[in-house]
Amino acid sequence: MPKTPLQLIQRCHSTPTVSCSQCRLASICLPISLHVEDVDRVDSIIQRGRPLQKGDYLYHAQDKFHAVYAVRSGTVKTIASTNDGKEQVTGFYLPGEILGLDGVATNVHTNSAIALETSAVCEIPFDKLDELGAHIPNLHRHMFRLMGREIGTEQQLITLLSKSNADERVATLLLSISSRNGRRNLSVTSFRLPMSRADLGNYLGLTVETVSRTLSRFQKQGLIEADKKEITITNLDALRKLADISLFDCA
Amino acid sequence: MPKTPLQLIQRCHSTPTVSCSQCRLASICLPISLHVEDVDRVDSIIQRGRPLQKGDYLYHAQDKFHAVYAVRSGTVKTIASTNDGKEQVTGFYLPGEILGLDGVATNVHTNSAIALETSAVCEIPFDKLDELGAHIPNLHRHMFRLMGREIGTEQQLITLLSKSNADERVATLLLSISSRNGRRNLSVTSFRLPMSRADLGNYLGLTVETVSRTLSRFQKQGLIEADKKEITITNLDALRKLADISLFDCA
DNA sequence: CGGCGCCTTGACTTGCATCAAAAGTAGTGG
DNA sequence: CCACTACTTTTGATGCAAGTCAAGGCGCCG
Repeated sequence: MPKTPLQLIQRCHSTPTVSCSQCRLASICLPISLHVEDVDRVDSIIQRGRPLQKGDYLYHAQDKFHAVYAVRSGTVKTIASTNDGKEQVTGFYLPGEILGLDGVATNVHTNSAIALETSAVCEIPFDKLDELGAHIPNLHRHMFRLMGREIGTEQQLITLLSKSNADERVATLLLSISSRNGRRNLSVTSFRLPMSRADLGNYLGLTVETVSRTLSRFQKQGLIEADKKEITITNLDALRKLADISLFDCA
Repeated sequence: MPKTPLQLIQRCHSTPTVSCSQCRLASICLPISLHVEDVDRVDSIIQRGRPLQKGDYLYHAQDKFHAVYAVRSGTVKTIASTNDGKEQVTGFYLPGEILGLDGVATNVHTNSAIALETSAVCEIPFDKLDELGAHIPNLHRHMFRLMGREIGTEQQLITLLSKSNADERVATLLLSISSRNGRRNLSVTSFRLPMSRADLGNYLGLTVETVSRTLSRFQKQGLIEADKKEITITNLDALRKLADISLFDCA
């Protein structure tokens, strides 16, 4: 069976030996403003572990915080548990994106991170990153920006949860995945949703049934084609009109 | 008419001349880990403006980001506007708390900040704070922690909006205000809600009517006494049981 | 082939929104 | 000081979007 371009790319990113300077995702994950030699210095502190299998934990809530993680391939979700046993999916992280910034405040992770499929991540020890910041002027700036982006993304989710109906929520999430694929030069109209309907609903504050119904309706209305997790957006403009865009554009 | 202790404290904090090392709120707003001389250096870059009147904007969305702000007295809310005209209240900031960290990511504020009552703030220029960080080892750490705390608070709000009913939301907010008052050594059982029912509902993803009804019911159930904005919690344990605590404890 | 997850679809219920109106409160100016 | 307006809060009546409960289908894997 021949490999699709997507699979080739993913295999490429999973290769544990590729350095930051050679990584196709560096423009997303690393600051553009770093000099070549600085990239190499960052590179030198990064640990590249073996891939995570679906369902594997990258870290658990209550674990001591010592590193942030860049997704190299696959997808990772983060979840927060309330003390009455409910779980909230707090984010989905695609290749090139950074997770683990919860925990900066208290030095303990408040979320757990779980691979949604076979995934590879780069581990970036936070204290070493901090030290390195003393010698690379833009690095602290970049880290602030990363955290700021997380804050912005979360505020958009808050607005979505607080003010939008099911249609707007689902449409917004589809467009978010779409545009984040675009940043990695993948198709914005045709992609695979890496998460289950249950995770999707959990993230969006909806039940599985509502997510399913909404997607079915979108399909009937000719906005998308959905075959299990494979999504094709057939009417991008209409979907954009449904979602309150401006949300998640740069997530 | 004699001044209540609360009024005296607030007057004290509004005094534009009080330095960080003399400020009662320093333990909340500044890192405990800073040395005395470092506090003075931070103090030297802080601008103290004249008080904001109710309704005054501290900054507008789209304003260039150049500073963060510490609330000295009063209360400030932040709001994000969606491009279809809706507004989302993204946070309430009480004395000692820091706002304005949106904007770090893009150097442009994404929220607007508005005084809910007569308020005084300290303006802390961000680039100077960043520079100072090169000489004060713990300062960057502290800034990371501040942003991390913001991320944590937002995740708790996300969980609240996504998983809780009206009772839990309102109860949680009351407890949040209560415990934040406690940090300032004010009463945890008796306080004034600085925001309108509309702002409260907006923040919690509820309508004004629902907030009002919920508070009325809490009162009938003997959980609180509510006289306009003056709230007295008469059954703290029951309220805690209603809310899923763990949320907002350290907000 | 059977069991187990995940997804979809239908029927019914419900918590909160919406609509409406009145009462309370604050602000303003004569 | 009161009259006037404008806003905020409360309370009631009604409707609806999404949740709940239930059943069946599909793909996957041992």
